[in-house]
Amino acid sequence: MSCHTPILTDLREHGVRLTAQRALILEDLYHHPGHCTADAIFGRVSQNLPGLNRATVYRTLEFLRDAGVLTASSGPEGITRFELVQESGPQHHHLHCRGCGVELDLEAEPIDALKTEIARRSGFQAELDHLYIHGLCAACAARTKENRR
Amino acid sequence: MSCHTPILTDLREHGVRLTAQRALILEDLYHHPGHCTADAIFGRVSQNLPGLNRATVYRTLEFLRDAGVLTASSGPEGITRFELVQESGPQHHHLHCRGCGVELDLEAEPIDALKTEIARRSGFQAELDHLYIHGLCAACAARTKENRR
DNA sequence: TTCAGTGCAAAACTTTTGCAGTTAT
DNA sequence: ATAACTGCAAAAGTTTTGCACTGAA
Repeated sequence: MSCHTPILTDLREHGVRLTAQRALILEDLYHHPGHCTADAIFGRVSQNLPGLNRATVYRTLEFLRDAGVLTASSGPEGITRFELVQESGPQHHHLHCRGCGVELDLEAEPIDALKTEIARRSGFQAELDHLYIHGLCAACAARTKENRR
Repeated sequence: MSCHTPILTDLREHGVRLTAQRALILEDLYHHPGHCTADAIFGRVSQNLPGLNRATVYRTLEFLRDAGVLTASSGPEGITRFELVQESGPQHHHLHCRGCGVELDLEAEPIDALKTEIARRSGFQAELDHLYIHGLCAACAARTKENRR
């Protein structure tokens, strides 16, 4: 019994069919809550479902995104990454250093404050649920400052 | 006399060669301060420089990014977008509605506050100079709320 | 039965790379 | 002269699409 079952049964009442591909892809997303690439999902799920096609993965992800189950965003190298929409509890975000590649965590609070501020100004509902923020970590920033070219 | 000339002459002292391709690409970036795709730059610049190759555009953009002249980020559809680094004055950001596609402006101030807060917490220097934020505009958010599937 | 969903193959699209020729210095 | 740069062509990698077949309802 997985926690994602309600989502699919819910969709089923709207003419959507429950297939093994969709169930496994959704389950995989639950087991990997971070930002997943389509390729990573394909690699993992096809172990349990040989013969799975990449096109199916892309179509399923698009379908789930349209259904509001997950969101798509752009990771470090311009590759689309997917994550489940989690409506409850505080999330976290990632700080990715382009100097040394290290990845730090950032609490949800400052981003939530930003979301609130944007909504207050223009009514825009920003989808900033699981960000990748690029920049320089403290160490690399200090190193760059002294190695001024 | 364009305002980008100092940049190239500056680089020239470090063994970098000034070519027509680089000058025109840089000039184009100055004339289009927003987020530009490599393809858009190629399309515009090749009108003034027939025979220009896409590979040259990509190599030039990579070169300019390494030189700190511009930054790369991921736009709406996972396509890399480039923009000049502007060290002075308040910038603005974009809110992109995935419902109707409309693009709104967001002042720099709330993002700057976020940057400051991130730096305060972890010393991380976030590069959030010209963001594309995805979400739903007020109208589409309201429409989604009533058309609950 | 029926139509939504899948697999397959091919294409579209962005970006990178090797190499030979060109050109700024 | 020489090393940096460009153009060309080909490839790599991600994502999309058309079509016939399959399978959930």
